[in-house]
Amino acid sequence: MARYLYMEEVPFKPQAFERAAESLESSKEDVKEIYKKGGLKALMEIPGVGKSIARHIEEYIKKGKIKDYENFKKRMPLKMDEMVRVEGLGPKKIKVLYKELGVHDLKTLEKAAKAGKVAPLFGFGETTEKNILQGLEFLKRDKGRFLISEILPIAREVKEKMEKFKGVDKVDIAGSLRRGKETIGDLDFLVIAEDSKRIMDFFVSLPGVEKVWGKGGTKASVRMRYGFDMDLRVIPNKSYGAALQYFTGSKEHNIITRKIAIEKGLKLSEYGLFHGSKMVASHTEEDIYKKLGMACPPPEIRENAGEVEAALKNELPKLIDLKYIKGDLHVHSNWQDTDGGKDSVEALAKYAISLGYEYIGISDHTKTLKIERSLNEKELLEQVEYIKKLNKSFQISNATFGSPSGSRKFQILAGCEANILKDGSIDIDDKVLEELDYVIAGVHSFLKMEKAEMMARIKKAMQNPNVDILAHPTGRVVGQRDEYAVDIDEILKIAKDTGTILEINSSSRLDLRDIYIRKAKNHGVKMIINTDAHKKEQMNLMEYGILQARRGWAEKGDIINTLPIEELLRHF
DNA sequence: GCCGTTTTCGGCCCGACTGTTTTCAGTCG
Repeated sequence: MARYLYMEEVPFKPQAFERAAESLESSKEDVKEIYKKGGLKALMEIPGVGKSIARHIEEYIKKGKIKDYENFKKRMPLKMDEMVRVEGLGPKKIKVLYKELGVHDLKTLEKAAKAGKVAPLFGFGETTEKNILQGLEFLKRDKGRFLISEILPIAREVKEKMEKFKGVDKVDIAGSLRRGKETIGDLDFLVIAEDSKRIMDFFVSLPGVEKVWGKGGTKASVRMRYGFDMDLRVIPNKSYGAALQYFTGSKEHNIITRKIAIEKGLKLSEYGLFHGSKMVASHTEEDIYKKLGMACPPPEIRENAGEVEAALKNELPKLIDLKYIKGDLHVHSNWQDTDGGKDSVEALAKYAISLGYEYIGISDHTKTLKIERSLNEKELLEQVEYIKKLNKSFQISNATFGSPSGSRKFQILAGCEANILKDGSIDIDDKVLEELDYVIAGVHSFLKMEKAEMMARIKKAMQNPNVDILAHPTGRVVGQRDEYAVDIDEILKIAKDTGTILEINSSSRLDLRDIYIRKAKNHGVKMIINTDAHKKEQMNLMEYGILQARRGWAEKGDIINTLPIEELLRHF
């Protein structure tokens, strides 16, 4: 609706529809549910939704379509959604393309541009035509959002390169990456530099840059070969905090903070916090939040999900941090796969020590998992004995691995990642499970069960007294697989009743997801952040589990692998 | 079309950048 209204040059309505749309997209509750519970009135409680838009929503819920929208489409039958995705094309240009050339989708757009029909149009030109064709090519290769673990290393590399560049004082990553979101659309860099033109030239000629969308005096934007965009902003030193706050977002968080500024008779922009024309804060984020009468919320929770209220009352959570993690309990060894790239228990333990850990848990797959070779009862018992022996040698040689004092000893725990079978039983005999230091159980088969059946299955597994941890509780894989049919509230309740610890899996699963972590915390359910490493380097994925946990407001006390070994074992 | 602890009328975020109509409209974030 907003885009069609832009086309018709209706004043102010497009922004109103956009605002309502954003509000609906970010709504934590299903809109249909809201309507079911409270009707039109409840819909009008949604920010940006008034009488008219509420009626539109009602119409859509009842009839599956909206008459006004259908009328727009009749007048201008074109695939708006796909066309606006072409960089540089907005509603106004699309309207001209349709009226003059009958262009109505990407195919007809490409045909017209290739035939040279776009350039002569009023308001277009050779460059615009070329940009459209290039935009279409990029769109074909577009992979959507990237998993944070794919993109953070690239971002750090770019940051380092710019930091080394002559005349650069400071570089920071802002945007959704700074907030630790599980997927990232593009990268935002902020820079303080003596000579903005030079750093900008350097930025647009970085290796991997495929196209320069734009380059001016203070900002530049490029498309990378990998398929994402990077934006650079050069910021004056005195505005740095304001800029960092502004470009970190989220948008919803910024709207709220700006409103608080207005209530105090101030104005907040990317250049600073102003009283009239007088700048009252701008140098650091902390200064700005302080002048707004609030504590500075960690970037990971800036989503307008209660953090502003908490910050105003100075009741922000003290979020979990990598430095509190004392060990990783979901690690696979070469016992389950001798010819793969996996590492030995010794190599894994040494690596864990190098990360500053005090313990590691070996949790190889068990027998019924056919995708990877896995351990049966006999082999598990052998591994327990092996680890016992190894622990003795590690106690002796611990000092050689850089332990700061002789008093701390490193410990390897013997665990497993057992399978929860279709009926909820565990694929390893309970007598053997009892011999292990701890047991992780997870669903790895029959992922498409009905909810009731799946919940009964998981419940039975969690009730097994030998099961300590529920691995990747909802089964989703970011960008690849949805969660299986589970009821998270029920899982939390069972976890509370049985004392089962829920895993925050740091691999591409990122499961539990952030909102579930927050729910778990509020229910008093304990969690553990594991990497699910299949070789030692993957133990570095811990960082992503931490970010996820922080986004879920988790504190040190919510995460059990912050505990010293004795307390951890007592927990099990 | 939405919104209001200064307002139920009269505002609506705005700066940066590009290309083209060469002084500003369209797009983006």
